[in-house]
Amino acid sequence: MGRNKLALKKIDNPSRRKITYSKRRDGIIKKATELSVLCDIDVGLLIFSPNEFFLLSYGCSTTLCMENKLRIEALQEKLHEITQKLQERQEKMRSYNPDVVNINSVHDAIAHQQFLNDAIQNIEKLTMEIFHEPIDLQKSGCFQVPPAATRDAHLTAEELVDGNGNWNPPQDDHQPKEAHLPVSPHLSLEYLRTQKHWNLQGRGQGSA
Amino acid sequence: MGRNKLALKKIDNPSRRKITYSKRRDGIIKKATELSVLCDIDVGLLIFSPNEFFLLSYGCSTTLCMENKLRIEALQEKLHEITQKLQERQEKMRSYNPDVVNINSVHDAIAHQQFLNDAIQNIEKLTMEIFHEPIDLQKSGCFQVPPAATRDAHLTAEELVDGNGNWNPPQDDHQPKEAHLPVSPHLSLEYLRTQKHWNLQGRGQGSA
DNA sequence: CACTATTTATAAGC
DNA sequence: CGCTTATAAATAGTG
Repeated sequence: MGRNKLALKKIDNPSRRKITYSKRRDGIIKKATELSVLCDIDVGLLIFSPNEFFLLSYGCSTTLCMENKLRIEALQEKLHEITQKLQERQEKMRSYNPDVVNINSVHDAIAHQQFLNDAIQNIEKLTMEIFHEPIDLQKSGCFQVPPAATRDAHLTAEELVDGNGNWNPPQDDHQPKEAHLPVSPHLSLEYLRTQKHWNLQGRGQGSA
Repeated sequence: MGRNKLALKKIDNPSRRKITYSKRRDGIIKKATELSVLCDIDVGLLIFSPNEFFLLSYGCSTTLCMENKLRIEALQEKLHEITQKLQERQEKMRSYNPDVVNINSVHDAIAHQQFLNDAIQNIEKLTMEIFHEPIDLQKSGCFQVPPAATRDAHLTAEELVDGNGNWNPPQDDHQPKEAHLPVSPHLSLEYLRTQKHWNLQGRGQGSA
């Protein structure tokens, strides 16, 4: 366009390229807006300027990307948190059933036995509270556990974190019938609809 | 353009709107391509046709969205998996240290005592294997636990799942010095760069 | 879809 | 950058 035709290749002259960039950027923004309004559809436009900036967002796409990013961060945080819990629990389990390799000293073994002993005292205390008499395991065909001094040892099980947390995971299933095959990459409007905020987003601009 | 000027509002006539859509869609695709090539930048264009289709992808944005979507799914799966493990462990913990409210019958109490007894046998077996003699807890100021018949009860602790798995979580920290303030919404190229596959993606098209 | 008559976008130049 | 102008492109309406 203009005084003469441009070859479809990178403009070598940087200042000239920048000028062309500005003009065409504005042009395509206008085009995208018009397309969206005239045809009543969602249009997403992302432009990254030569100077490393996210420059413009039109339509849903940026919002979508942002939400996904935030969602990922939250999920990873949750995963980290729950992994911590799992690890703690793992430690406790080891106290109950130490692996052979982890008992390397008499001290360790004593500690483990003490731990188990406490557990037994704990359950005996509980059963006494409920039934007001010790339970004889031998009567039940079990091994006898001698009554031990009551201690108020308590190891309350931690509350389980809801794995899904407050998340509503994205539903990307069931394409609607009237939808033909989405051709290119797998990103259906159906999926996007489950996201929120379809408002147009203002345009931002990075300085160069 | 054309024979007469079009008001910037939704085209009411559906067939006419569809025609305009097709023409302008192709136009903006061309514009996006040109902008990308001429100015050597990434341009993402997402168009959703009136018929519920993702229609076109140009540049990185779709790839980015897809990857984020996949990442989210994988994270959720991992979270679910690890939550399961946590729950299992929770159950075992309850066997060792049942809460009062959970012991509602003699049968329950017996089961729990049996469980603990097995655990004790297990650790005794282990200590015997290592030290070749039972440990006297009384000598250590602990309560005596009577030796019990050795059983091969075993509750191996489950291997801990690496919380981060194979993920390289997106690093969106430290902006490089030469980058100016990202203006509009929070989505910096720096972040995007940590994603992969910046290849242009072919255009896809849904029939209407 | 192909064909114009027009409107738009924009390359150069200030 | 913004303004101007000549020219290339896009496209609304039509057959």
